[in-house]
Amino acid sequence: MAQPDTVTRILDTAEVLFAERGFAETSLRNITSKAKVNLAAVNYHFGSKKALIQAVFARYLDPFTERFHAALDELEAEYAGRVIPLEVLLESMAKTVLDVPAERNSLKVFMRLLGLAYSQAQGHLRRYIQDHYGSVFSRFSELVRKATPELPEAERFWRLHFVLGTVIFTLSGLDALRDIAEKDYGDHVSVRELIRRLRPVVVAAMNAPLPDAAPDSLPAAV
Amino acid sequence: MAQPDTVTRILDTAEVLFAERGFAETSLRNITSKAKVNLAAVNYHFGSKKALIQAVFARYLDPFTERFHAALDELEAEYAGRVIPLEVLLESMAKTVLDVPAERNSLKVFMRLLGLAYSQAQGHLRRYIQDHYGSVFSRFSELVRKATPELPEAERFWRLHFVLGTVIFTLSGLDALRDIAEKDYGDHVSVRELIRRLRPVVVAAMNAPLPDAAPDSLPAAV
Amino acid sequence: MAQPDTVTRILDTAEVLFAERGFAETSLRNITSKAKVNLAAVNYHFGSKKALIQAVFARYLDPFTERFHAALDELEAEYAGRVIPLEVLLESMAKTVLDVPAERNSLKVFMRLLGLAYSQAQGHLRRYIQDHYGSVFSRFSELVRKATPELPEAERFWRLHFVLGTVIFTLSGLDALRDIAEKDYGDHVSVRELIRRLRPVVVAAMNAPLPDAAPDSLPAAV
Amino acid sequence: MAQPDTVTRILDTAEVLFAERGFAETSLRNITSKAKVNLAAVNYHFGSKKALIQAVFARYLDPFTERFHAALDELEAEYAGRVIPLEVLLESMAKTVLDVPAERNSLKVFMRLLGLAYSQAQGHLRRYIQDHYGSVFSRFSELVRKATPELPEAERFWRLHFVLGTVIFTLSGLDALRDIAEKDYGDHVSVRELIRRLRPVVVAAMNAPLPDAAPDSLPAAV
DNA sequence: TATGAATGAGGTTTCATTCAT
DNA sequence: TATGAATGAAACCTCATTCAT
Repeated sequence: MAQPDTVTRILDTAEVLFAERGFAETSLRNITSKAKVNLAAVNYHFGSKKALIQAVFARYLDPFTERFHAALDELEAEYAGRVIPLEVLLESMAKTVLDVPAERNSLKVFMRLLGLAYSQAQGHLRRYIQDHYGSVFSRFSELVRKATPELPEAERFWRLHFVLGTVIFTLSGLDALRDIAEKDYGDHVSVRELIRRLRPVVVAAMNAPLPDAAPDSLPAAV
Repeated sequence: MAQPDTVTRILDTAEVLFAERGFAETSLRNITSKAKVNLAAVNYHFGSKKALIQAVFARYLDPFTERFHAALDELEAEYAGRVIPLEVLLESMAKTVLDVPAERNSLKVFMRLLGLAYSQAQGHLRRYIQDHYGSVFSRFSELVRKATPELPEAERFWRLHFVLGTVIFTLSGLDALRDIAEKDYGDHVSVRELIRRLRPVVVAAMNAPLPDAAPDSLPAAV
Repeated sequence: MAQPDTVTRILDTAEVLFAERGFAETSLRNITSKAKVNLAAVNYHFGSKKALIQAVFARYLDPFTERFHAALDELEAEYAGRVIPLEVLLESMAKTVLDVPAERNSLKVFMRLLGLAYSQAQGHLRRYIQDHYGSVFSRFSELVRKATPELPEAERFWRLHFVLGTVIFTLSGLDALRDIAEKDYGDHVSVRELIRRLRPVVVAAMNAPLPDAAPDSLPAAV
Repeated sequence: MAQPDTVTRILDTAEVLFAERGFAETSLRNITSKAKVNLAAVNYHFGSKKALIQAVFARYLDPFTERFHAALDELEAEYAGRVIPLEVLLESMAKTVLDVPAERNSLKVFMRLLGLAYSQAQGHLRRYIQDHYGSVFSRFSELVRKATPELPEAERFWRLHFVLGTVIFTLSGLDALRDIAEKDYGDHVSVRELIRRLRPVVVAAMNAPLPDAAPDSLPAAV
């Protein structure tokens, strides 16, 4: 038959619906009926709804991890022990992020899923991601550490998450924001266009001056 | 009686549970049983689960809106027609955000709710927030516009949301991040401390150089 | 105050809603909110929903009974022992039915209620009507008996109900039927006009020839 | 297994309970517990309570429609273009009505349901019946029109509904009426017996003289 | 006399999951 | 390998009624 097999149909449908509505708001019935698949098929093929959610993530994160490791391998070979500049690291990550879902033409979905992973993660998902993909993030963090030797450890940690927040928040809420931007400014942006806009902001954020060291005089500082 | 009335007990319980688990994952039973209140009380006092969600938001946003308008009034009076600098505007907002829930000692909850509003908003909530609190945000945007005349309209729009993403993402995921930071760096941060760290990053992000104007050479531009 | 008191407002609203939707489909909330009356008022003034239903009927049936008794008194006086013709009896009843609700201008509601009493009566209502208004119907039946001596007892009983069915069915479904009649035949009828049409039919029905006496050969007789 | 399948058990139980108590007064719990079936089974097999109600009707009306069309086909063939007399038409309808539920031995239930359809129809049911079974009724009306050429259009419309009221009202309230008849006149009637009694009445009603044409002189005309 | 608050029961519907085939 | 049927739990909501004031 020309149409993809059951497992693929379920995954394709599930990722779209999850991205649109979230996990709890998407029922297995929604998925199976839209995928034109038997209701019991999800439990048969995946075991449970939780396992399906993880499988949806794995389909993006497995190739991402593989490619990102490869990209970092290349960079390390290229720089041969010398420090890899922050911009280069960020660019490498961005390129990988853009590449992975390109095959499925659904970067937006990927980003929404990442956003959901943070905002809706029911524990099992957070654990799953940590267990399966923590290593590549650790490796990247270590390289960022070398690229920003002037930053205190804790400061770097926080700034990486500041930046992560910007990226995930923006890309996962893209549709809504894009609608507003287009209506108000006639500005229609693609994901790639948006990433172009993100680059200088992210770099500036990472390189921002350190805050005043006075945690006591807060009322005035805020 | 010493214990607060039914409506308050419901709201107090609901906001905590919503913040912890999200809207769909929190049932009215969860709320009413934890609040030691009759199951039907929610529908009696609020009409529906949707209306309860909105009421939870209103309890934060109503005072926030009022105070923020007042703070902006003060600033406009103080600057008497002159441009209010970006840092001052941001500081004013931060101060208001910090003040409002202080009475209830739950900034974290407020931020989690804001995060949910973006990631889980089921339409009705987004509409509600837009309708009820859009005006104060518009006013703030307009002041930011005057404070950053060099930024193109669209660019400013996006950067404001980049920054919003940073703030909401960080503050709403605060607990998890704080745990990691403490374990790995012995760095125990308070919310105020975190905001101190956010300040230079946010300012730098808003003032970052404009991106290259080349939307076509994307592969290289990331 | 110009507006009627609580009890009246409840009754006025209840009869309309009952007539429109039926008893079970009309909640006390529907009634009290439309009547702009406190929810507890029904239970306070009437004791229960059942009692309210009975009160709604009583407001029509009490004056009806009284007047019908009076009308029959007059007829009996006028005919002084002689048989009162069937047409006269029917006409008297029709006149009374038309008169009673005239004050409230809602014959239709009265008829709908009568229809409901038959089709939806939950026992308590059937009993209530039987207990309170059985006597006047018995008196009328007895007069009809005298007016149609040629009819076997059982036959008369059934024919009275045949006719009752026609009247109640037609008048209680009047709105829907009138819409169809108007659309299809440009025939806009008033209640009085309809009753004019009913008269010869009812008389013909009562005077129809007796059925073949062959209850055994049914399959052929239908 | 000897016992019928779930769908049939639900339908069998539902039609009895609906007929006894009405739609709103019969809960799905009533049905499923009496049918010894899981509560969710109704929604699984029918989708909603409304759909179940429609299915209950369809089980009667589908075969009725089919057979009635067939019966009219036969009559038209037999009369070969000549007018089919009113009595023949009515007899044909009565025969079909009696035949259909015979298999299920529950004419009474069928009649109660028809009565409910008129008195309790919540819109959705009236629409459903109109959509699905309007055509056979139209065909019958047209034949009646030819059989009663002397009747004005509007008059025929009303008389058909007068008669319909008699039939539905009597047959749907049969149990109560039968009890009374038996108690008062020792007259125990079967449905078939009752239909025998209805025949001359219905014919007489349809053939009644036209009413006086005086819609103005109402008080006297009643 | 009247009412706002509250309650327990029960309504329909949807859920993820299991089972027999 | 796959599926239609079925299930128990739990979801949100509405109900008539009661109670303290």
